[in-house]
Amino acid sequence: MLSPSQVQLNGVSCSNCPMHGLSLFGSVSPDRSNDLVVRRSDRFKVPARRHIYERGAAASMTFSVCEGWLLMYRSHSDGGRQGLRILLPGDFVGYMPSGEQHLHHSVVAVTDSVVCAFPQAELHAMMEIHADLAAQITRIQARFMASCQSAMLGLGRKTAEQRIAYLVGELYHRLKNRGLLGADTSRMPFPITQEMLGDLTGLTPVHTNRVLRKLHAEGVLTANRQDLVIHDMSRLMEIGEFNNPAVI
Amino acid sequence: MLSPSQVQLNGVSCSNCPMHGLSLFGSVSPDRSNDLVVRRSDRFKVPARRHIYERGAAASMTFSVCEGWLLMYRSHSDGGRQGLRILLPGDFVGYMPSGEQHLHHSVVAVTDSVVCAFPQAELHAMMEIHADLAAQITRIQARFMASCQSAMLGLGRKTAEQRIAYLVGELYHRLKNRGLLGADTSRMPFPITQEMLGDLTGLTPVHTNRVLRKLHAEGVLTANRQDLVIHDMSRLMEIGEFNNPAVI
DNA sequence: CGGGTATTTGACGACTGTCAACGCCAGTGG
DNA sequence: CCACTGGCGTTGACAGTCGTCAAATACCCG
Repeated sequence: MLSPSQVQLNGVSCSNCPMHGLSLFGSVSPDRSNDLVVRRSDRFKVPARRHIYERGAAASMTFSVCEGWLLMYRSHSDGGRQGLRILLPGDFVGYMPSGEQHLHHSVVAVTDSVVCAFPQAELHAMMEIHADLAAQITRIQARFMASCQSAMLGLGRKTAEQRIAYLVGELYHRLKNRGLLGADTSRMPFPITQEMLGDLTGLTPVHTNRVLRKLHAEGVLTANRQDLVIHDMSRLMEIGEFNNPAVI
Repeated sequence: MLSPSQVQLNGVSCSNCPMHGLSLFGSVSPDRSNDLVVRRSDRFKVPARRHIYERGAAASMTFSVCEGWLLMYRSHSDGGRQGLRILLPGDFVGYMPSGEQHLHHSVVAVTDSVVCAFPQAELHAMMEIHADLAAQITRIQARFMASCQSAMLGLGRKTAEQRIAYLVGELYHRLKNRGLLGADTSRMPFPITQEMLGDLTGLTPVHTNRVLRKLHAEGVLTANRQDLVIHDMSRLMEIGEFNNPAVI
């Protein structure tokens, strides 16, 4: 769980924290959310490469991403890791229903990030009182599940090129839906290493690199450590078979 | 959705239907569940190979499996399918939070099955009143999600042999936890084709066959179309890296 | 008994992994 | 200011798991 060296931002206004906004309390009337939850949450700075939690940790807190990119993954006995999802501002993670003991995955910060932490017990208590909060959590879970199933289809059936194209397209739309793209809508922030991209797509870093070079050579995209430019969006969607309107 | 040729079992007692028992209403006090839901549900016979619903169908009903095995999958543009999960008696499927329009996967009966259907709208209405029902659904979703993530790790990082060993181990424990094993606890029902097994593990039927033959040659298991005998359980768990106590 | 489905096996090819080396770049310390 | 260092990206050669194609066999059910 969060180490003592974390910088805790007590008393900082959380008004722009997504968990207090769109994601979780979107459907809860404002007076309720102000009343019952806001004062109980804390903001943390999480430097790049630091974990928020690792597999086996007690499920005691739920986190909302305010700033930065994080990687949710599961590790394999041979040391490899399978990326489950990139977490963007507005996502929340670490929620477990009451009765569940510990988490089955790990979350590490890709960039310097800011997250907001809520005690699980209070969420559970709130869910008993406010049906709309429970419904909202269920809705988030369901969308995440649909996304996982798209990923499973990719891991099991798609080629390396298709998987990478799909992932780029998915990230692009998730960023776009949150207003996290700049004026140049063909350019997106892309702060993940090729190794992480390989983790997410079930590929080795070496092969990930080859595919990126191929996509570049074909004029589809250009990627570097800071950002990624999509030169041919329709072709990217075509390669990745990206036709899912329900991106979150 | 269910075709007209479905045999509907109106008026049949549903007392042994898992959705009315363990899975969904386990935490709801009996008077409530009898009062509000039981009378609204219908039982259907679903013959092997028939779909309960296919991708894109409106999310209007939630189903509970009473008898039989079903396959939840997602199909790829090349015609291949990626299996997401085997559904066993006691599982439920097709639930979508209110506001979601349609389902992103398909469900087909592997064996002749009996399912129980509930209108989504009523579940949503109930969740607003009964917090324990909402909590139960959230819990089921979370466990299913953990299972999906194990599958993702397998699809992305494990060898064919590991994936198959893991899947067999998982099914074995799920059956055991529900009391669906016979007296001979090394023998489990196994009514799925090798092609379906390949769908679930991201392999071709041909390669699936080779792996099964190899596991047989090594004295780990013997499979046929009816059942599967595990000769060396500890080795099976070892190969599949099956160490997850939270199987559902 | 016959036809369709499922399993099994072989030969071959390809996508992807492994191993290794090199270049690039940023941060660091002398 | 510059060499040093570690992380990341890039490329080549080679190996292997797994997919594809094809055919034969076994199995199930009408």
